[in-house]
Amino acid sequence: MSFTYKYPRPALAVDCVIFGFDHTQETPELQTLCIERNIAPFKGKWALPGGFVQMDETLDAAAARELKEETGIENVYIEQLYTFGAPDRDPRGRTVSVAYVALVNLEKHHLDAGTDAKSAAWFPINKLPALAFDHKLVVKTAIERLRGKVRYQPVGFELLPDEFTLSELQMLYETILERTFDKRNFRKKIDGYGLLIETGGMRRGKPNRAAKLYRFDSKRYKALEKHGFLFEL
Amino acid sequence: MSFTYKYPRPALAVDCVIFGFDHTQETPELQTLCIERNIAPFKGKWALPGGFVQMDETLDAAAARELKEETGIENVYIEQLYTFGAPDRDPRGRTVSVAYVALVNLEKHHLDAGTDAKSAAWFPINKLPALAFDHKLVVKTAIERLRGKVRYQPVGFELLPDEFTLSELQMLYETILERTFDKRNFRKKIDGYGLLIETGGMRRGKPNRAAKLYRFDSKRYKALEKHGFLFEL
DNA sequence: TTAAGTTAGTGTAAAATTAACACGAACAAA
DNA sequence: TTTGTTCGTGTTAATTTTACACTAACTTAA
Repeated sequence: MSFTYKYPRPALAVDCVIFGFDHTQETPELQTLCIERNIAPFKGKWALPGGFVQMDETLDAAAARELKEETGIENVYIEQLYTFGAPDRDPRGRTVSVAYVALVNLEKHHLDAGTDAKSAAWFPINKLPALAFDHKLVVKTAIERLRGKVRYQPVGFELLPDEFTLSELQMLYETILERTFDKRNFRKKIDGYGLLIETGGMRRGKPNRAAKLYRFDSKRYKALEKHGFLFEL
Repeated sequence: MSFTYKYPRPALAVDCVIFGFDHTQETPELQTLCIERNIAPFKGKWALPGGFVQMDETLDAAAARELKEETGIENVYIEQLYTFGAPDRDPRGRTVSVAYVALVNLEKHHLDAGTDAKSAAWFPINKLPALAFDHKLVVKTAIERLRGKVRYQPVGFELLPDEFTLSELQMLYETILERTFDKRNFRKKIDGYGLLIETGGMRRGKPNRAAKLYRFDSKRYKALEKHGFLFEL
């Protein structure tokens, strides 16, 4: 590598805001996974999982790697959010962080005691503890992005199990957007997109009428997307 | 600075996609400002203006600084776009680039022969030359972002002069979104937001009826924005 | 086995928004 | 003063969105 540029360089990190949703809860909340730091700076404080980018990996790969290393979570939806670069955001020295957002279903990805995850915990986004670095700002930015995105792209399904009921889907949107939807109008609209497939299964186990299960037709969505299809809630 | 992290670090750069619009043209096009590189790599090729982030400046500041240094443009709308980090995107060695988008009005910011700008030129986005690095991808990403953003946030005004006519505004949206609008419906909608102020001036000089001039009421927009106001085109 | 409690699933009508559409007014140039 | 061009303006039909309530299905407890 013959690189003429020799000036001091900022360290480059990635951090992940992991949104988790538990469709089995009666009044679910969006949650975020935090890690308790066991080294300085901010030792003992909660922080987002993250770490430094290695020289031979893409940013996406770095984010996925850190996610897996620190939480055991892998093969989930993840996308770049924003890059934070205030000169004083890390007391150790200049560090620029590329933040990512991941979406997981809490039932599928419960924290196993393995990995480093013994110091990891989910917090409802309205009850976050004090966070290290500028991670409060990162989470705030992530929430705004999720709220914006969920309305015109069908990413919400990433927060549900593969098979879900329409009530669960509605609850998800109500939780993220902090508003309510009329049940019949919601179903009419979702139905109109033709992006859900009945699996034939039913959600049983509660003392009331069982609900049909659906899955998201991602193939159909990708096909429609190419021809300028607009999802909108 | 006592920084324990000593691993090799990627170089960190910023690059700017500058969108320019010329409302005086009969059939205006969105344009992007490119710089002809006079050093290797990609010597003689066109590239986006940009450069390395210094250790004591924010990313936003770095982008604004490079914009000014390389094009003479300053005090314009600029926002972070996306961070590009493919390991091989720079043949000199690992370089991660935080891309920015700037919006300018071409009449206001014509390229003065001063600065480094003798090798700078505007290209319609549909007639871009071959670009260095991954800058083609950067521009593509920027266009997608602009098209998305312009529909639900009033950023388009940044591309017009302070005072503009409704026809110019309509032409701007038609150019960016590559579609047409019905004149009366367009005006009705814009009018409905109450975000334009008649300046009293008229756009004259063409051999036809003069048009009223307006300016964007950014104070009012900011006030409304706080209360969850939605602009949508 | 029956009653009580809870969520699932469904249609219609009113209101609001969006889309389609045409012509006289104003100005400069010939 | 005629011609050419853009400015500025309302109404109607179509579509989309909103509001709203009851029966079906299932479990649990009496």
